[in-house]
Amino acid sequence: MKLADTPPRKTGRPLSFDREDVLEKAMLAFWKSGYETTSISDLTATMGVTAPSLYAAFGNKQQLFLEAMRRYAGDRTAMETAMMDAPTAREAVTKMLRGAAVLYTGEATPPGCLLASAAATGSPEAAAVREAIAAERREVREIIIRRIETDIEKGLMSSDTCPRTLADLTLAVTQGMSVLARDGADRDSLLAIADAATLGWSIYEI
Amino acid sequence: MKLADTPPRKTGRPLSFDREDVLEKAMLAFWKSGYETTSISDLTATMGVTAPSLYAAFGNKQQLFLEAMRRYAGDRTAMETAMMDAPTAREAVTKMLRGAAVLYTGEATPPGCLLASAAATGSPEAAAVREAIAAERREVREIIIRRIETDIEKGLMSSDTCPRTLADLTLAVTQGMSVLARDGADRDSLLAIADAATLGWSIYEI
DNA sequence: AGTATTTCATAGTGATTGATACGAAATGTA
DNA sequence: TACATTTCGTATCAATCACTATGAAATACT
Repeated sequence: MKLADTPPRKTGRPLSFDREDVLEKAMLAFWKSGYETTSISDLTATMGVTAPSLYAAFGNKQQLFLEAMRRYAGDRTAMETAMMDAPTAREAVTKMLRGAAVLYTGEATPPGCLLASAAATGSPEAAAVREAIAAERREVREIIIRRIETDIEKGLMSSDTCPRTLADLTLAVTQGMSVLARDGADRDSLLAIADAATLGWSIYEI
Repeated sequence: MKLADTPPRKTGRPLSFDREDVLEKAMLAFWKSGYETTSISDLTATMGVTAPSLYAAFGNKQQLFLEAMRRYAGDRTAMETAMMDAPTAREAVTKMLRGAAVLYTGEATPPGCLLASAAATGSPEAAAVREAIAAERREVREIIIRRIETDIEKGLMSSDTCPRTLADLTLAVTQGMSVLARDGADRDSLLAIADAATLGWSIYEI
């Protein structure tokens, strides 16, 4: 499934940097300061790459962000199978929320969620970036919805359950945890939120 | 309690605009596009005021935002008394969440929450603005915590209840609803989230 | 070595950023 | 009417924005 996105480089001066390495640094820069508020000079400074090299390697700022975002979001199918493998939807969601709590309070990464922080607002020029992030969220939402529907079909949850609402609530808690992490909330606080978020699900359990 | 912040204007050319009116427009501009990503020329265009007049009336961009933010946040004590007047903490929080759902999906205002959107990220220069917003959130958090503690003292909620966690969860849901509203979620979806957010509180009720 | 190819660093593009200098215009007071 | 005071519009400031033109440097192939 991995495409050979390395072009046929036959000759010429070799790259003086590792593409994945500087992409990682760019991701961290965007994670820390957002999309529009991270300037090219910020990026070149933290990536250790001059502007012309950056543009030659990644196209432009938006394409660089989208690549960084894909690297951040990781393999969507991996998360999907993990959620489907959990014994119940509630456990799957709790696991996901606790994973977010840990990710948002990592010591080696900026606080919060890259996607939640990067483009909360912005000028019309950045609408494409916001839409890409929103699409990512919609995918996660669909995964959660399907997982809850699975439990309903299995008879584990009441047919009165509204999968959309519980999925939206889960997404809202996730995004909110990112905000609190940026405000300085510690890991234990976020884990407590993750556990408390699904307490209400008990009334739907059979 | 209202201070006379109008300086002793005795003579000179009169102001050609209503200060509160243009402040309202500035608030909407920040609400729509955030703090750093709303430029002075954006502001002068929507406010109908030239740059020198803007700086004469409000100081600089940061002070203008802080004034707009205070106007948005409104009177904090009013919210506090409203929450204390509600029969139970759970009803108070649900009311607050539903109020947020309505506010974030208003037709005359941009989607989402001004405070949640304006400074999710940003350059180090905007740290003061982010801190002001974070302080606002901490105040709301304390109000919620005190309201829950009141219920515990009254014997309406179990002493096992962790007021901090429930307050953090409430804040997280609020901020998350703002993100979903920006993604296009409609009012009914957000109201459903607001109602679902406190379902888990039932296990603490006596 | 000579050549083709690719990346490198330097230096700069026009546009936009937040913020002002300046003099004309509009008021109250004398 | 004359003056003090304040705000007005115009025109602009240095700094930064995303981005690139240009030629030297470094490789592979002949």
